[in-house]
Amino acid sequence: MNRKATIYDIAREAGVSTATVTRVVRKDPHVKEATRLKVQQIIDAHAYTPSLSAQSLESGRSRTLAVVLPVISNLYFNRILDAAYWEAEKNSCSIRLFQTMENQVISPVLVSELIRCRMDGVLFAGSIWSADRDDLNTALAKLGRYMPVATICPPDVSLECICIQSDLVNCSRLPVRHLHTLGHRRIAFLGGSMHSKDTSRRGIGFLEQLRLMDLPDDPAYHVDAGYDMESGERAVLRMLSGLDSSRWPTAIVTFNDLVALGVMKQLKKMGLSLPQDMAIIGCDNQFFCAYTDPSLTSVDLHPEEMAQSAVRELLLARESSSRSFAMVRDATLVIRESCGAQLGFRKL
Amino acid sequence: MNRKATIYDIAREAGVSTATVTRVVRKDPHVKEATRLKVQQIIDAHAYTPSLSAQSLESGRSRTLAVVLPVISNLYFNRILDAAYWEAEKNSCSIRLFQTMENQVISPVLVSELIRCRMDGVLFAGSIWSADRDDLNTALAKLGRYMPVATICPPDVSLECICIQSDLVNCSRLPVRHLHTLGHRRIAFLGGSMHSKDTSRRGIGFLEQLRLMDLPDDPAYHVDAGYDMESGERAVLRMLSGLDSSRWPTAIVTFNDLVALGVMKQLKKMGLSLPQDMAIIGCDNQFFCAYTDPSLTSVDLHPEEMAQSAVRELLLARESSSRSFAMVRDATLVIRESCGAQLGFRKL
DNA sequence: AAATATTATGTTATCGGTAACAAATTTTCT
DNA sequence: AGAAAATTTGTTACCGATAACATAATATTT
Repeated sequence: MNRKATIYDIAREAGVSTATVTRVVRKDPHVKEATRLKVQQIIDAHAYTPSLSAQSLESGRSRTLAVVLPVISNLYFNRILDAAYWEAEKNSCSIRLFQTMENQVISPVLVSELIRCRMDGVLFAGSIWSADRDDLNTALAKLGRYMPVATICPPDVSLECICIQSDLVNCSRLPVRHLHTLGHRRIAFLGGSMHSKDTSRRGIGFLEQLRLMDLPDDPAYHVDAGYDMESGERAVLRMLSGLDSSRWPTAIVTFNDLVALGVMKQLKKMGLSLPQDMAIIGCDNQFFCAYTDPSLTSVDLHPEEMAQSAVRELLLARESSSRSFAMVRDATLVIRESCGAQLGFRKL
Repeated sequence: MNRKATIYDIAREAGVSTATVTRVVRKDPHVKEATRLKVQQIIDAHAYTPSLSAQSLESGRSRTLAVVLPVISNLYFNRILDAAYWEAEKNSCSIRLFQTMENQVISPVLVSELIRCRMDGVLFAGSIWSADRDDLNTALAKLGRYMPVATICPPDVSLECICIQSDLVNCSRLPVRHLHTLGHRRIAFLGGSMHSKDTSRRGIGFLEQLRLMDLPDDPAYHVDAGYDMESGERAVLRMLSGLDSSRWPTAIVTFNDLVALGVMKQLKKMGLSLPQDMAIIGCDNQFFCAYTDPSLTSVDLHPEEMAQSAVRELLLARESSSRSFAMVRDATLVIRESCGAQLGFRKL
């Protein structure tokens, strides 16, 4: 690392003023061709590019968005990050990543870190919704003083920011209706942690759908199952071993595809054949859904499109005075083999 | 977005100089308690935190590392990013993400974007190795003038930077030896694209292992298979349908677990039972390996630990004059059911 | 050739924060 | 009380880049 060249170095070496260097960099036409060439040559020799810090300081914008999510290893968030990245890139912005882990609240440290970075916008996704609503709005308001804020959030969370909401009604309705059509009556939900407001919201929607369709909503069919494969394995074992086999559900809806993966493994281990003995529906439509055995029917919440909208709105909000509004993205059921629909199975 | 407060706003409102505000922020003990309280109160009221741009400009360091990789949706790179993130976080640094897609070279645009951001370091992972070696070293040298550079790269790539190399010898040797022990003689490799130097390197290592163990290295057993599931499906079909079934391999080693997923799906579709009719070994030891049916034996290259080392070395290089060296991380074979080892199968 | 218009280049204040140094205030000591 | 020491606070130049404005260097016109 010899020496980082600055605009002064370039100017001195080229025998011109810094203003001229800026003009050359900015491709300002008001520069004599001879000067332009000489300066450009020195620029190339040093691989010089104006410093972003200096530019940001001067212009008041960093051309950088923050994306805050629990973990990128969760494929749902991974897809959000990826989509946000490309949408930002399309607008010559880059992304600064923040992971909050299982933290259910926005920490003051994170808020001040975000402010410190003077981002052109922040996108929050997941896992902050269980925080106290007022605390959350206070934190968002603080941030809002410095930058536009967007969230990808459940539909009943109305926060003072740009809210891109997923369609949790259909996220529950679609699988239940599909299973109902296939003749299933006893449907279980293995979902997230009941202590998280985010998850229990999904669970509640599920119960509502059961009632709407006059299906049994036995509490034994509604089990706390975490968010990963191991939790799925354990939860389904716990649920089934607690029930007389005559009362077993014939179908299981899971919080996400990872839980479904665990459930399928455990069911096979117990000697059931899928989808004949048990129908399964996951959520998120992850890449591996087409490659499980049987392939997994799943709900797609279209996280990419939500992330895209969020980034677009953030960049717009940067210009105009910031706005606070909500928009809902619908859900889609992707039907594969795990309920037997494509195989022509039907519960009677 | 009312107004972003600056240090001047705080100083004015508190009736002190900016130096005093800095002292309060920095918890400098040389401030009278009364002053400290008054200033802190104004700071809190405005949710003020010093701007990173201004700090970076002043100090010459951004406390930010760049991570450059082809795609985060590929779980191998996802793990690298995640590990790099936490190691950076541990050192109060954050991460700026760059995705290059299938780009096999470092583009000049990327180089100048990295220089513009004046990162405290850059970590490159994957997909740049097929570029011309000289071009690559030129690009890295340019970058090296502005910041320390690290790469996670194959072992024979000696670049002028911090090279964290994965152990490709064992990455080929371990699966071949394992299969050999289980009695397999005809072993195929479905790997990446033969046009990528990175991939063909793996393929070559594989062939070497076969020869070392006196196993047949029929060119028909060495097939171009891309990097994803669809490619795996197609490749295995292409390979097997081109061979008389008496010449079929009894085991397949794949470039990565995604390809293995596709291969398994295709083989089942063809009516083979796994692992009896065909042993499979993947690479990367992805989270889903334990949940495929049968569960997938896989090579772990420990990308997390490579990323950790890379970040640590980058941060060290920032202090001392930058160094250029290589360190190799070994590979591990994680044995599951897909070769039948745990089930006691053995080819005779 | 002088006056004017045009184009090219330089000067300078500014963005927000920091730290060395200077100055002011308070405390301690004789 | 007054000098010396210690503590608290302020002043200022600088980090790298930009843009408005000023000036210098040409080109055009009369």
